[in-house]
Order: sequence, then structure tokens, then C-alpha cells
Amino acid sequence: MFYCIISAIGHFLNGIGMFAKVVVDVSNNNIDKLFDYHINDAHNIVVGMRVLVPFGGRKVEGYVMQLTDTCDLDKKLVKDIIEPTSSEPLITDESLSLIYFLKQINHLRLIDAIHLVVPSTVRKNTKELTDILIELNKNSSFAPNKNAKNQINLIEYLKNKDFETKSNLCKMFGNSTVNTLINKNALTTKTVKKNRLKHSSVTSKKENTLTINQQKVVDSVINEPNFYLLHGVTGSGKTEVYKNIIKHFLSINKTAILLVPEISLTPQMVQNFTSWFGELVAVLHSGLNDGEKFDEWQRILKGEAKIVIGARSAIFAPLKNLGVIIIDEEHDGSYISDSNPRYSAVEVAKFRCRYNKCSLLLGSATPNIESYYLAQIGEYKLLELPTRINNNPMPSIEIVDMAKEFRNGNTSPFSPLLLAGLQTAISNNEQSLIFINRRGYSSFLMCRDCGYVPKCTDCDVSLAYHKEDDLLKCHYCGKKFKVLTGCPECGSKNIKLGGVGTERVVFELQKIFPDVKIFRMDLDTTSTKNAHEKILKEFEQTKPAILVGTQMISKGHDFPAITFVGILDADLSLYFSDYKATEKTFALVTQVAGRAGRAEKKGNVVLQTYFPKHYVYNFACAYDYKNFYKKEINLRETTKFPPFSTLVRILITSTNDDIALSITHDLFLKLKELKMQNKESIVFLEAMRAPVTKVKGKHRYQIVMRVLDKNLLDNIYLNVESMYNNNVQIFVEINPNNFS
DNA sequence: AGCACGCCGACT
DNA sequence: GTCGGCGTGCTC
Repeated sequence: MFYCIISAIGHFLNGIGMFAKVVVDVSNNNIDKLFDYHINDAHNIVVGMRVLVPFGGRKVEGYVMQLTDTCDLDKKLVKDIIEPTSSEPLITDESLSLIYFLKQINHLRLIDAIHLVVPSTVRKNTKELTDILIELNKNSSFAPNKNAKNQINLIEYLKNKDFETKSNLCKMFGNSTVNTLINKNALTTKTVKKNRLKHSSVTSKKENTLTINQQKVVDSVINEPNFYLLHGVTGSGKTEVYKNIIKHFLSINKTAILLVPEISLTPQMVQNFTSWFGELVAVLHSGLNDGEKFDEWQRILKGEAKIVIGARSAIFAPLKNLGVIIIDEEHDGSYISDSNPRYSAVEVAKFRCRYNKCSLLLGSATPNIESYYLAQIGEYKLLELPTRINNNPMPSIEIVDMAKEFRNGNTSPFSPLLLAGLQTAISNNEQSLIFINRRGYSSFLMCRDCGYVPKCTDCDVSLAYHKEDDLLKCHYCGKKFKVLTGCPECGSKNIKLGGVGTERVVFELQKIFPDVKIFRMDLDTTSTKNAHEKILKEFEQTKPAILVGTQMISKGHDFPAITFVGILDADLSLYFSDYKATEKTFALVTQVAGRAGRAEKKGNVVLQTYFPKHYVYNFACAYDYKNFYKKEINLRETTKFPPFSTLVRILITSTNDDIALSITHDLFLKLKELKMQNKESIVFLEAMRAPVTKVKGKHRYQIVMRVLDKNLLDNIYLNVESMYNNNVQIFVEINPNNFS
């Protein structure tokens, strides 16, 4: 039953034909179809090749999707393929099926699906990989303007480093800065052959013996191809499990993909694997330049690399003979692409596992509610690691009611309990971590006295504050509310926009603990290359020390010396008008708390909140995922949210506000008609301005609906397609992660 | 997406 | 007369 689902779409290898059906490499709705071309016998054209074709008075490249003996078109109209531009097919049989799968499931254009499967470095047919190296021109008398901060920094950087590649300099200081300095002759350039990535060979193969529980998990996954959900608490040794599973598949000459969230893909994490598997590992992440990406891709194609570790897009790695796909932290939002070609890495993984008859292992300490549901109904097989390695206790979590603190006159971001925790750690010469959830800064209103946050009367979700028209709006139904002047719960006038930033926290803490070294890690402090590593390395060697940071510090790093964790404003994500807000909060608290006390010392966590009574904290403090799940799934069932419905968000954008509005209106009317015909199956349908009303000059509207019958999706897509027009862009998102 | 075609106003 | 503005429509 597991394998009978193999794509009904299929692909078509109709033997050797005279005609080729080609997708042209132009991303546009009007030409999202196959065009017929005649094949000249001299060209050895096969399916999957990139070819140059005449197209409406110009020449464009495209991909051969099928070969046929006949074509429906008048043969006089069919033109010849000019020439192949790749010597080999770039699309394998599996990729071809995957392309059609992506087109159907995510409503992608064929060419966009191809772009996912065949990355640009491969498409561009890079023959010679070169780097442009840049040095300071010592003969130049150029001095940058005082205000040209980037120029000054760049020159300072090169003084210390002698030379750097152009692409790195552009990343660090911006394209225009680099080009300006080259034009002014302050820098000299030279082109050299690209440095290949260095691949570490096997250094140590520390064979940690697995616990009985770990071994059970490994045995399950290697014995039967299936979809597995591994629920393992933080510190339960999931990574060791992954390594041993991969080791098994290598031993039977199979390959493996390991996906991790982008922010977990640190050198430490990668090294953990390369020390075991050495050059068999290929690493794919967004930090690679074109040449490096090309190299890794080639090593995979040639079979030199058998294990691919990477973020979301690594799911497309062209490994042959797949044995297993492992997705760590499967609940992480980064596995869903929410722009351009939208897709879910988990869905792609499922497709590839079905196609290759291999296992999928989804691992998490806090699985997606929807994933755990699938495990409950038998779609996934549930595996568990309920205890930490060596039976280390989970850190204890203490909750502080910040509304009460405020009423008692404490206006600082820290509670006495949190400061006491820090003080203890400092006295013991240990390290602490302060976590700030900065997402959603200032997007909500909150009563500082009782913690009340205004909610929509119809949807039971928090309202978002819209600055441009000074109103509160529900992102689900679009209903508008006036901004509160007083709290309806306690009458207080102390209603404010929420949020405290990392910078201010460091500043305030430094005042309280002037002698302690405090590190800060967030998007701002890690924008330059290797800054990440530098901060962590320095932090590691400093005791006592405090590390203040955002999301970034919650994943992937093992800090054995941390004994205290403080979570400021844990509930920020609860204010999001998002049905996943609660589970995201649960995951976050669990994740961050799990950073404490990894070695022999027990950790302590202080969690500050304005909602101390919210059920998510009761469950999170008890590390009781299962009961949290029960509560949450019941809620979803009664309110008809996923997995009990499919949430569809249609985003309509245009540079012309009137056009966007009228298209939204027309589409809404059509969908309303659809709803009339399917009263039972469509439980919700509303149209509204998108929460972020304008992006890059494009006005945004959205239609949100919840449907109980997935078969209606095709019909919805047809309605969307009927609105296509060169002046608007329309995107459909299924169960989106956010509603920006 | 491009690029031709075509239908109007303004101009050496 | 004819140069060029951009709206419309097609690309195997």
C-alpha cells in the first residue's frame, strides 16, 4: 500500500522520435506549455537535454521533455531545433516525474519546476570556473569620502587580508562599493582559476555505542522502507541515530540526504559528519558561490559524494540509489519555500522516497501538529526517544508573570528571578544564554498591566496592528477594529506596541553586570562572513559569559558550559494571527530550554511571559508534548483548521492597485460561486488586503479559504488561472507558514 | 518575457 | 509623408 501511490502523472519516453516537446526557458504564464520542434538527425537529442530553439523571432534555450514520432501541429509550422546546448541530459527520469509532480502539487510553471531540479550553476553550463581576486592598488592615492563607510571598511579589511575574492567582497560590502572602488582604480583585479572546496578526510570515527532506544530507531528505519516520524527530546542523541542509519545505507552501497534548517548548518554540525564520512559528504547551502555549488553538484552526479547535507533546496540533490532521506527539526518553517517557486521540502522528500522505494525519517523534539497527526492515523510510523543521553535531567523551567512584575513597578525587561539565575551562573563561573524572540516586533498591541491582547471576534486569532491606517485587522477574515484606548479586561490605559531588541538587552545587562563579558548574536552581528563562528568561538572560551541572541542561538549549537537560560517575552509568537502560533511557541520554548545543562550539570531556565496561564506553558514546562498535542488537535478539529482542512491563501499582486483590487474582487466572486456549489466543503472564504500591503511597489491582496475536500483544489486553481493577466501576479499557497 | 505588428499623433 | 509612442497578441 505504501508504494501504490507512485505518481499518476508519469512521464513519457515514447521512444526515439522526429519531434521534441520543449519547455522554453522563459518564466511566464502565457508560455507555460510544451512547444513542438523538429529534430535534425545530426543532433543526438535525448529527453532532458538543454537545447537552443527559434522562438517568436528570437532564439531561446529550453528543455526537451518528450520525444514523439508525430505532432498535432501543421508540420509546416514546426521549426527545427538549432542545436543542443548540453552534451548530456540535465534532467533524469526521476527529476522529470518530480517536475510534473511539483507543477501539479504546488501549481508551478514547468520552467520554474525545472529551475528547482536543475540549479542555475548546472544550467549555465559553466565550463571554466574562475574567481576574480581583488587587491588594494598600492599606487593609488584614492582616499574615500568620510561618509563612505562601506568603502572605508572595505579598504581596512583588505589591509589586513591582502586579497579577497570579488564575490565575497560584494557580499560583505555591497556590489556598488566594490565596483566604485575598482572604477576609481583604488583596487586591482585579477582572474584566477577557482579554488576548489577542501574536503576533509576522515579524522576520527568515535564509535559511540548506541543506547537500546537509539538502536531500536536505527533498526526500524533500516529494516523497512517507510515514512517515519522520530519524536526525540532535545539531547536524546538524534544525530548519532542519523549517523548510524546513514552508515548502514552506505554499507549497502546506497546514498543519503540529510536536511537541516539553514541556521543549523554550522561548520561544527557539518564537521560532526565529515569526521565520520569524510569526502563522501557534499554540503549544499546558500553560502556557496556558483563555482562551489557546481563542484558539489558534480561530485554528487559522478557518485563521489554519497551523502548530501544541506538546507531546503538540497532535497533536489541528484543522488542515485537513494537509501534514506532524513529531515531534522522537521517542524521548522524553513522547509517550506514561501516565495517564487513555492514548495515544501517534506513533500518533495516524500515523492523521492516513494519513487526510490526508500525510507523517510522526520526527526523533531516538537513535531508539527500535522505530522504527529499523520503518525497517529498511521501515515507515518512513530518512533520515540523519550529520554536524554545518560539520563541527564531536562532543565527545570520557571515561569515569571511579567504583567505582575510590571504592576509591581518593575519596568525593566528582566525579572528578579532571571537576574538571580544569571548571578548564580556568574558566581559559579558558568555561561548563560538570553533568548529574545524578535519576530513580529511591534506588530501587535498588548495591555502592559494584564497581558490582554485584542483578538478577532469571529476567528479567535490575535489581531495585527496596521500602521498605515492605524487599525487592528484580522489576517484571517480581514475584519477591522479600532485601536484600543483602554483595556477591556482591566481598564488600564497602558496599552503599547510590544518588543525589546537584542541591542537594548545587552546594554541593560551590561549595566547590571559590568564585569561580565556579554556577546550578542543576531542578524545584525552575523551579516559578515564567519562572524557567526567568531562570536561562538570567543564565547566558548570565555567564562563567565552571557550570550544574547535571537532564533539563531536556539539551534545546532552545543554549549556544554551553559547552565542558565533566560527567555524574554516568550509569547511574542502567540500574538501572531496564525493558527500555528501556539505550536511554534511550544517548539521555541522546548528548543531554547534544551540549550541548558547538556553536560553533567543540570540546567535552569527562567521564562518570562505575559500569559503565565496559557496552556502552552504548562505543557512546555512539563516537556509534555503529547498532552499539548491532544489539546491542540482538538482545537484544530473543532475550528476546522489543518489537518482537518486545507488552508488556501491566494496572493494577488500588481503595481497597479486598482487592477489588483478588481482582479481580487472578480476572483473572489468566482470562488464564492464555487462555495455556493460546495457548501459543505468550503468552510471559510474571505478576501482582503494582505497584511503587508505593498512590497517593492506592488500592491498586495489576498483571498483566504479553508476547504475540507482536497479535490476542490484543482477547481480553485482553474479559477485562478482564468484570471491570469500580464498586469497581475497570482500565487497560491497551501497551509502557508505565515501571512505577510 | 520579448518581439512584431499596428494604429494614432507630431514633426523634419 | 514618416518617425515613434505603446497597446495587443503570439511564440512550435
